[in-house]
Amino acid sequence: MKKIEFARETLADAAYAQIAEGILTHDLGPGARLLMDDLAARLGISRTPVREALHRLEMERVIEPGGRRGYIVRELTDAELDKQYAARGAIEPFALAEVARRGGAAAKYVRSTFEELVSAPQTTAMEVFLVNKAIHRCTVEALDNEYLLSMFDVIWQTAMAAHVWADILESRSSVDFPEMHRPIVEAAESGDPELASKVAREHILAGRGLHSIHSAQPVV
Amino acid sequence: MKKIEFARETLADAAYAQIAEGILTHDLGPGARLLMDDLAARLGISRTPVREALHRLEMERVIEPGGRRGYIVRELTDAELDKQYAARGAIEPFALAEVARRGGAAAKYVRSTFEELVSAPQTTAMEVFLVNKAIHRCTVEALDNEYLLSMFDVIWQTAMAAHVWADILESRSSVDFPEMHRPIVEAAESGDPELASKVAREHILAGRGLHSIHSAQPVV
DNA sequence: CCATCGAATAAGGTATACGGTATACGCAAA
DNA sequence: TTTGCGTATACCGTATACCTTATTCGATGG
Repeated sequence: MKKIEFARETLADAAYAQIAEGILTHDLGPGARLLMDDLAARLGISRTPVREALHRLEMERVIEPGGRRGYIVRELTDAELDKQYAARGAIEPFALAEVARRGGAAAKYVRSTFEELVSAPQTTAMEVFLVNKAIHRCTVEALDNEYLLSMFDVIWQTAMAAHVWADILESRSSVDFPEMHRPIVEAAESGDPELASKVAREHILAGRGLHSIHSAQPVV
Repeated sequence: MKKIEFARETLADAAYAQIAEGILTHDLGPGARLLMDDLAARLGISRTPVREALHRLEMERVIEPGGRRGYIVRELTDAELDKQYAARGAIEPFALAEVARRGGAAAKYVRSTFEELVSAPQTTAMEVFLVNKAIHRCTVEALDNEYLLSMFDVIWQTAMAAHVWADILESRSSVDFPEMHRPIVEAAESGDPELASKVAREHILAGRGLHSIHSAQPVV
C-alpha cells in the first residue's frame, strides 16, 4: 500500500525531483549549465522553489556553482569514482557486519527487501540506479540509525550524477544485477560479521571494476 | 595573510551562523521553537535568508519541523547519542586506519593539525566542541576524500545540538582534552592500520563513557 | 460547564519586484 | 587591429506581498 502524501509535496520538492530526473536521464547532461530563471520558466513556476531545489542538489554535490552564472551538472571523474567507492568501503562493510552480528529482525529485513527488489523493473538507467541503491541501502536501514543512513545517502545521492549506470545497463547481457547481490543477503543472514565485512568489501571492489570495464571502451 | 572574502557571505550564511551559535550556547535551548518571522525580526533581515538558514539546519538535523509551527531545536537523547557514537565507529576507525596505512603526508597532516589545536582556547562549550571536532576531522581530512568528510560532518554537525559538551566542560578537572587525543595522533603515525583502528574504536568508546558519567549525575 | 461553530490569527510556500554585481557588447581612439 | 571605456544585459540575493492552510479564540447554545 502506498500512502498518499502528495498533499505535503511542495513545488520545491517537485522541482527537485524533476531536475534530478533530468540529470539522471541525461536530459541535463554533465557540464550542463542550470540557470534558475530558465528552469523556472521551463517548469512553469517561480524562481523561489527552483532556487531551493538547486541549493539542495548543490548540498548533495550533484551540481556545483558555475561561477556567477548558475550551476553546472557535475561529471564524475574516474578519480572521484574511486573516492566514492572508498567511502562506500567505510560504511557498507561496517553496516553489513553489524547486520550479521545482530541477525534476527535486521537480517530478515535485508532478505525481505531483497526479495521485493529482485523483480522490480530494471530497464532504464534510473530504475537500475534506484534498485541498486535500494538493495545496498536496506543493509543500512536495517540498523535503524539515521546517521548511518545519512552517511550512506551522502555517497549515493551524488552517485545520481554518475552516468555510468546507464552505461553499465548497455552491457547488461554480461551483468545479472539481482544475482550479484545475493551474496550480500546471504552474508547478512550468516551470523558472521567478519565474513559479512569481507563479502561487502569484495562486492564493492567488483562493482568498481564494472565501471572500469566501461571506461576501457572508446567513447563514441 | 588572510584573504578577505567576506564579500562572498550572504545574509543566509550569516543567519545560519547566528542561529547555530545560539543553539550551541543555549541561547536557543533544546526544545526551543524557531519561527522564521521571529528570527527575521530578531536578526533584522527578511524571511528569505532566515528560511534558507533554517532549511540548512534542518538538513543537518540540528533542528526538526515542529508540526505546522516552525522548527524545534533538537535535544539529543541517550539513545541518539548511542547512534551517533555507533556511526562514528563506522568512519573514524576506518579513516585513522587508512591514514596509518598511508603514513607520509597524511600522518604529518594529522600531527601538525593536532599540535596547532593543543594550545587552542578551550574555555567555552563552543571552543571545546570545535577543537574536539577539528582533531577528529583532521584524520578524515588527511585522506582528501570529500565523501568521507561529508559523512563525518553528517555526524558532527548534529553533535552541535549535543549540549553535553558544556556539561563535560564542567567536569574538566578530570578531563584533559588534548592529551586524550594524543594516542590518535600516535596511531596515525604508527604505520599499523589494525592498531589505528583499535585506538580509534577505544577512543570513541571512552568518549561515549564521558557522556555516561554526566548522565549518571542528578539533573538540578 | 462543556461542546460546537465561525471568525480571526498565525505561519509558511510561492510569486514578484528591486537592487547589486559581474559579464557581455558596442563604439571610439590609438 | 587592438585596447579601453561606457552602457546594457544577465543573473542572483533579498525584500515584500499574496495566498493557503492549520490553529486558536470567542461566542453561543445545550
